[in-house]
Amino acid sequence: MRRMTARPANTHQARLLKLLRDGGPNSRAQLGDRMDLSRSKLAVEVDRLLETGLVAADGLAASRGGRRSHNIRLNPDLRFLGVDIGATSVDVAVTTPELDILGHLNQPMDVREGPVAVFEQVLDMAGKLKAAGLAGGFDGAGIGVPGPVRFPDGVPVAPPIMPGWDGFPVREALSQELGCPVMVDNDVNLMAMGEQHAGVARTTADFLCVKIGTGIGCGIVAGGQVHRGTTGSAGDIGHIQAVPDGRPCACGNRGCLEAHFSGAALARDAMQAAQQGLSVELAGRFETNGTLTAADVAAAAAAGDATALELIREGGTHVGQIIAGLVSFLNPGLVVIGGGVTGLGHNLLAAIRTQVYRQSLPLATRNLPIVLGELGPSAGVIGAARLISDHLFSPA
Amino acid sequence: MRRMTARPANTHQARLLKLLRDGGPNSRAQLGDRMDLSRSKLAVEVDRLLETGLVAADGLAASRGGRRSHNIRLNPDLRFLGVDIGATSVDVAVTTPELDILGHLNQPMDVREGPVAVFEQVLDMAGKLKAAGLAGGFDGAGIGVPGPVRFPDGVPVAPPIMPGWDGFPVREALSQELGCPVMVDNDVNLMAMGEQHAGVARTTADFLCVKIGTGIGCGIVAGGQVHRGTTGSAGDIGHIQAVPDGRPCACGNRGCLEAHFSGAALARDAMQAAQQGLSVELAGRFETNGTLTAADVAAAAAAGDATALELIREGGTHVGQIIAGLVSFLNPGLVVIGGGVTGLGHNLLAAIRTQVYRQSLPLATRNLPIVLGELGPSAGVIGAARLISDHLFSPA
DNA sequence: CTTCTTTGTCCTCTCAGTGGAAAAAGACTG
DNA sequence: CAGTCTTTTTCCACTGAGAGGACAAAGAAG
Repeated sequence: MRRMTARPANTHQARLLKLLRDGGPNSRAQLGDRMDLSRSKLAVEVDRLLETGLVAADGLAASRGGRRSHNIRLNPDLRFLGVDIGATSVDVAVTTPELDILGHLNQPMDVREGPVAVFEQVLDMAGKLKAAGLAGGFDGAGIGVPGPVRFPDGVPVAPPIMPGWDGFPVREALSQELGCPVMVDNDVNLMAMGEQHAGVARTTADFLCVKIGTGIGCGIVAGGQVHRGTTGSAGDIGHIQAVPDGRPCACGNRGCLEAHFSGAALARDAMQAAQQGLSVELAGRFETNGTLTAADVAAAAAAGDATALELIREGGTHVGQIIAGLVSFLNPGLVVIGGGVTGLGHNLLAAIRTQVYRQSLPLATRNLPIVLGELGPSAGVIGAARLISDHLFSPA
Repeated sequence: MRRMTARPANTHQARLLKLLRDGGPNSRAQLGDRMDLSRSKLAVEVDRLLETGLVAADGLAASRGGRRSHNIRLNPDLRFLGVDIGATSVDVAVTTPELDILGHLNQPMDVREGPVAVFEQVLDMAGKLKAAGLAGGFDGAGIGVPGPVRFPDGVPVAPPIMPGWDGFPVREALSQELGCPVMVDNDVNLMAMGEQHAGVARTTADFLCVKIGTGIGCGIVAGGQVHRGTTGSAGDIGHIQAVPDGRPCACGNRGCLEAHFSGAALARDAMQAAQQGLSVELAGRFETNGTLTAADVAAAAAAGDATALELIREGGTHVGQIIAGLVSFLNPGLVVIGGGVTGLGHNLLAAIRTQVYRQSLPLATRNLPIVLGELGPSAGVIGAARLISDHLFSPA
């Protein structure tokens, strides 16, 4: 299949494409109203987009009691690939031009195996999605990696948990392999963009998105835009000091947030508690599986295990303390909690909320919702698709 | 004198005015190059601005070896008023249209006396500047207040240290009194804008500006824009927890940064040290003046007093610890330290740097300058002038 | 004094965009 | 069911922004 090559020629076309992406099919008249453009001008731009093949006619619109109107929509053959590379697994999904997920695959994989092995896996998964008939090819791909990225060229820089990736030309390499434009970003930023596009943050221009998985990170959205910082490491809150003279951390310091609470830390704590005989529930699970994960702690807590609940509460307090500081600092309109440990659910959220509402300024917390992400594991891949579509739907 | 009433009619004119403000007088040809606009179009816009009186001809430009060119500059009669209301003093300054300070007055005053008394003082000082022949009137005024501001309407909201100001229509009231447009913002944001316009942050789009005075606050500039947060309280870092179970703070919590280090806390500590006989130097000054301020500690430190040095070092460590977290979080390209305690100078800076470079991620600190502000007490008033000029030099 | 360079001015041409008229195609009404 | 009212689409003429070139003005360099 012939892939999309055209790009919007001006800002009108770019805005039109984004409007169609976010709002779905629309009649010319509706588009004109929303774009604040005369109908004649709009018709011209729509015609040009029709010629390029970026948009297509889509039958009749719901009648409002007048001449029947024909709907316009993004070319339904467009396909975006969203890739979310986590520390311990890879997610790959195909989306429609409106960023709805058509197919989603997940595969456990250690990111430390290096870019070559990981990309082989990614390409294999993308191939499966194609073979399933969900896409003839891809018009663009967004990739999230668990570390800082020099955004303009899409290259990871000094990523702590994926040493083999430092300086690897991810964007360039994948663009070659896939034969389509590629954009690369930090996985947490993509999660934030996902929740912004289709999740709880749809109506909020300033919010924080805290992802607690194997590690811990934070996406920052200010004025509707993702803030990446000067070197792409903004949001790296895992190594902020949470406990003075606390536990030693892999980074060389002591008391880092990540050392005290994250998927990895929680599993470690749970295993210790099991071995010390503090919790029958956890000990039983440890016996059965030979190891424990955050999911086991969640299950134990759901079963009413006091030790598991205490672990969650304590962890939530640490995260909450850091978030409280960030809330005072940035004064966001919403805080979203996501990532692997969202399975801990309400217990975690309660601990975080308690701490934030206690420690932050009343003015900053007065109307501050702190909620779980809505999209779960889809947030990352939707965000990735959003990233590349934002790029492609901008004037070249 | 007749005051400026016109506003730029379009974005070209707005850009032109800002270019002339930031770059000084320029010939039409130079302006055309910098604006990326054809000379004919530029000439038209310049002519229109000349008609409105916003800009004026300014003699011949330095020859570059061709036909001599006439310089264009902002109307030299324009005057902006910059007002910086601190916790314990008021600064008022008059600037040229290029935001150079023509006259600057400072007056001790307790902000808790309330808006009416403070504005009386401000108007009196503005009157003195007029009487000195520095201005016939004001074309706009920027006001900084030491607390959160609902920016669009220029009203302080729930300011902790100035309770009488809550909800007072500062913008409206001062606009009436002065007879010119007024914009209101947090004093720390204005300091950041000042350093951005004419100080150390001239070339940096993402930076933090930490102001340590009676209290402690932080201006956030991301992507060249001041970030104010959803309720205008962004940057309020004084009540982030610096010491778990630390000193009680006026806000009701314990261990707030402001309780452990700020102008007020430092003075308190110094007096305690003097009374306990820990420092001959401080005790002597206490004897003489009956009280101690941050300036006394600075002087004692300069004289080599160990206790004073230790106070500064300890305070710098606390601030540095918080800044380290913010640096990891926001990944700025520069950190500026300013405010009343900059008199503590290099000792303070050294303590902060040590802590930040030790605790933040290497990637975030690799090229991170941490410097003192360049403008001192002028930063606030210059920032205030910048605020109102940005407003007036935007299309209505 | 001649030639070259830079700047400012004038004029024309193009094209984006508006607004209105007319046509198309439905819903509603007596 | 015919006529009237709405809504949408298409067409067309008009306006104004802006580009670009030609030319004049005014200096510098040789």
